[in-house]
Amino acid sequence: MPSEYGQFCPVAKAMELLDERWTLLVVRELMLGSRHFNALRRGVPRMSPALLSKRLQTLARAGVVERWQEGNRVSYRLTDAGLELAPIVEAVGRWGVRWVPELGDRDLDPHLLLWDMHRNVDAEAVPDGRTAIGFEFPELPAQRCWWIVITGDGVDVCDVDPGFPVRVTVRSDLRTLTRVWRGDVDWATALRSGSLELLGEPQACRALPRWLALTDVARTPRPSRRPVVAV
Amino acid sequence: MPSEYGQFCPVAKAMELLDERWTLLVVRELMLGSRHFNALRRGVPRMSPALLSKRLQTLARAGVVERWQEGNRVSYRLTDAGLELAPIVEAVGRWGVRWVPELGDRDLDPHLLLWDMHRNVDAEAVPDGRTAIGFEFPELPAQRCWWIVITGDGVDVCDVDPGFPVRVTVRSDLRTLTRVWRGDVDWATALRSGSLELLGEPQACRALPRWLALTDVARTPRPSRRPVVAV
DNA sequence: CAGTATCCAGTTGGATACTG
DNA sequence: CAGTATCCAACTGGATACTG
Repeated sequence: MPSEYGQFCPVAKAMELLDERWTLLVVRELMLGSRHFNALRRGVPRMSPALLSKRLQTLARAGVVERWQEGNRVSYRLTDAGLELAPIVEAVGRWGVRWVPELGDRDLDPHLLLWDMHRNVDAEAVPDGRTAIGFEFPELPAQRCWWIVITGDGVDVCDVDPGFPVRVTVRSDLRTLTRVWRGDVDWATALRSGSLELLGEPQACRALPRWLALTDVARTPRPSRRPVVAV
Repeated sequence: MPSEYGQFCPVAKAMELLDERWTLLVVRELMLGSRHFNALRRGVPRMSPALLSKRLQTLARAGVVERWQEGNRVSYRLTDAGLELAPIVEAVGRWGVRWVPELGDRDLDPHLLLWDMHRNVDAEAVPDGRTAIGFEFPELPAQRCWWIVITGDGVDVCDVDPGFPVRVTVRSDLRTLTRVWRGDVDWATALRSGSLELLGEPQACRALPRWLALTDVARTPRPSRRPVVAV
């Protein structure tokens, strides 16, 4: 039950739904392919399950999301109306990357970063067979090591050593790798600065940026002038 | 001080600012040309002045709005970052007009309707000299009559008889004229249904739809299937 | 004109625990 | 797996009045 503006304006009517906190992030997760409750949670880990449930209900009532039950397995998917939110989400992403470039310490989250990267692995660019990429965040107090494992069957994130030989390891502080992934700095600049290292087969090190292909939003050109002050 | 999502995702960082209630409507008003505090209020009449002030401050801190003071006259205008919100506002408007077509009784407001129409008068299409258009909403308990007066100098809304001869009068229920203005129904359909009448010089009656040119959002094609259930 | 000040009722959502 | 239930602290914003 989103609150109302009392305006006939289409922007106002749309925002009655869309400006509720978390709503557009849930839509983003659905667009990125999450289908189940606990998969959605992985994309919005700071959201309580009660609130996620409530938002899904609101979105379903608004006709943006469809709830699908087969047996005791529940899925959510975007309706036509929901799919048409893509231009909004993309426009918001492009604006955000251009005009809100500052990240707070709270915005950095290795799990979320790996989760997001693993969804965008370019499987075509990766050698056939099995490829494991290691990630090390030496400054973290715990859970310093992560892996992304790519096989013909798909791409997985691990927070325990999968035991496979690692083709290349990325050693970086969390902020730098996050900024590289957002497209705020490029791989070459991060490498030169020394805050990011690539270790492993030289060929794999050179190929890595193609395996972890940046999204369209990350590739958005930045404003030439200095950015806006942080919110 | 918008609340934080704790995500590096550009969509999340942008929405920390943009999903605060009223924010995007204030931006819309600035895009439509309002520059002063009380002009902005006219576009968001249900917003308290305290809240409008707070939102303008937040937008200014975020670098989206610039506050300009000359003497004791204060203006607000969009910065480059603010101007680049246009694609978002437009995408939201197009989505809203397609997927949130139901209007509640609370969404209807003659003052807001006339205010919005007067901003979109196509001065080129209107005859030279002075043109007055009357509006009558017979079902309203009070303030049934309104006028839009177009001169070489500009376009004004009046809620008292300006005393000029009226070229054409629109007599309608408020909902129908609102729907026509939103592009939910066209003039011809509304006229045929009888819920809207045009009175006055026949030539002016035929020309009226060109004087009150629909916005791009209103001209957005609608989904062919039946619309979504109301929020 | 361009806001600020104050107050408070209502809502929101975070934390935590629990269930079929 | 897919949520509900409960509690409560914090925040939000509406109403109203006032100011330089």
